[in-house]
Amino acid sequence: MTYNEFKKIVKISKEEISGQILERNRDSIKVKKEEKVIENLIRIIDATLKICSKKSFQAMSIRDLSAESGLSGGALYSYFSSKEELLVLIQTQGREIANRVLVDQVVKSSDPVEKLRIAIKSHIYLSEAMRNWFYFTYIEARNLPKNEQKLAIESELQTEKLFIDIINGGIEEKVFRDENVVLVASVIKAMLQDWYLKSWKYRNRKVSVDDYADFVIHVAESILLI
Amino acid sequence: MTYNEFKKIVKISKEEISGQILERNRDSIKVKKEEKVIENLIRIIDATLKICSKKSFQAMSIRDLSAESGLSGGALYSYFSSKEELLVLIQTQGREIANRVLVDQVVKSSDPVEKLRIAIKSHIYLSEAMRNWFYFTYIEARNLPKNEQKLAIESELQTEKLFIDIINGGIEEKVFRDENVVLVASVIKAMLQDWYLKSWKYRNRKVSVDDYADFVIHVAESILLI
DNA sequence: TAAAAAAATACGAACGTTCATTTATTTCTT
DNA sequence: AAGAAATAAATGAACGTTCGTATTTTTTTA
Repeated sequence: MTYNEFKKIVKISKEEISGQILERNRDSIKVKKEEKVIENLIRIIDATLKICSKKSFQAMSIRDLSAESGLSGGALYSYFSSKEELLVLIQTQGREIANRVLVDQVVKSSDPVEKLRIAIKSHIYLSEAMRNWFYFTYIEARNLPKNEQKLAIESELQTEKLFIDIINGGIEEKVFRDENVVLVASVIKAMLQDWYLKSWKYRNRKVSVDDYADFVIHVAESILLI
Repeated sequence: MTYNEFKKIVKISKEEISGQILERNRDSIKVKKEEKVIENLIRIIDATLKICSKKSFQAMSIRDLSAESGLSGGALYSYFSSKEELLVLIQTQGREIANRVLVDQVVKSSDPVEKLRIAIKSHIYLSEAMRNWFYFTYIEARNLPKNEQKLAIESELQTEKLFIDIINGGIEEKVFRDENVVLVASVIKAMLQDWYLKSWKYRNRKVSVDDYADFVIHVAESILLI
């Protein structure tokens, strides 16, 4: 699988995402016409992610968001009931998509070596396709309210668990070395995150997403393969 | 070298750090008595790092800092001329210390394998000894003014260059495999950073700093050693 | 050495600004 | 025309910063 093939397989339309957000947040969205909601949620989220790739969510004012999204300050409050709710909304949806796509891809194989490759590639490709989402989810997690922070941490650990399970499977089947599984999973995760946290660096150096994914697989297999 | 040995060798006293900050910032510090400056800079920086391990620098108000440091809002402005300057001041000093200690350690050996081990251990141990500094420097870099952001990026690339040079040395001496040097250095860096970015995770799992450093060395050598 | 004077430092209320949010009004849509 | 949606102006709280005053420390005087 290459990045281009991945993008064809995994369709993540903005309309679909907005639709899900609408379902989750009917109560706090005051606008009734679904089309309007979906259209404007897309504009709001696009604008937020764009602004927050340059400055923090806190530093983004409602005026900034209004200017970038083309909606007035007052109109924005028809789509969320507080700035903090907007933060939570984007974070929750981001985690949901990431987790769903990743799990969907991994179950496609039952061979541990293949599973590990798929998991690494899917994560990197997904974080490339939704770079702003991933960056935002990572960097703004600490500004969430306490209970939402807990959910973010759980989600992070769940993703890691997915890798732990794959590696354990490989050790049982004696295709992987008996390494410290938790540490192996941790450093794989660290490598995956580097792709979207330092995207500026890799772009400057002309490292393609396929190059990077292959290299991370190479590293993982250097540690694990017998 | 273990973490405890490292701490004995590398003395990083708060007084020394504050003294250096005073030297760098004589102009904007209005208080004349050196002792006072050093004592209060320590309080201010400790308070800032403590608060910012829980919320962002932006979210920290001068009133918060006043309460935590025990100095009045007015008094604080005798030690820096704006909140932004305080951010820059801490970041600059943090980078300076990190770079100096790392370079000092690495020159101690001329063997690539040994050099790589020292570089990895020093970085992880240093980031453990100054965890709040490192976390703050990483997480708040994006809130710096444009020109300071450039310096932060340069510093990041310089650290990576240090690893690149070590690896290239090893390849020339034919003790390391001829891998993609830039990518190897990148993922090593990613693993190093994970230690202080996810310290909560490793502490919960009772992974010691020595365990982690040894493991990162193990991974690096799995990729590189012939 | 002790009191008085001067200097240095710290304080905290007050200022102007900016922000998130609300409200009153206007503009679309059907 | 009636209901829905968007706007623009208004509101009050919170922020960084300043500044006149109070307190502490140092120096001078006797």
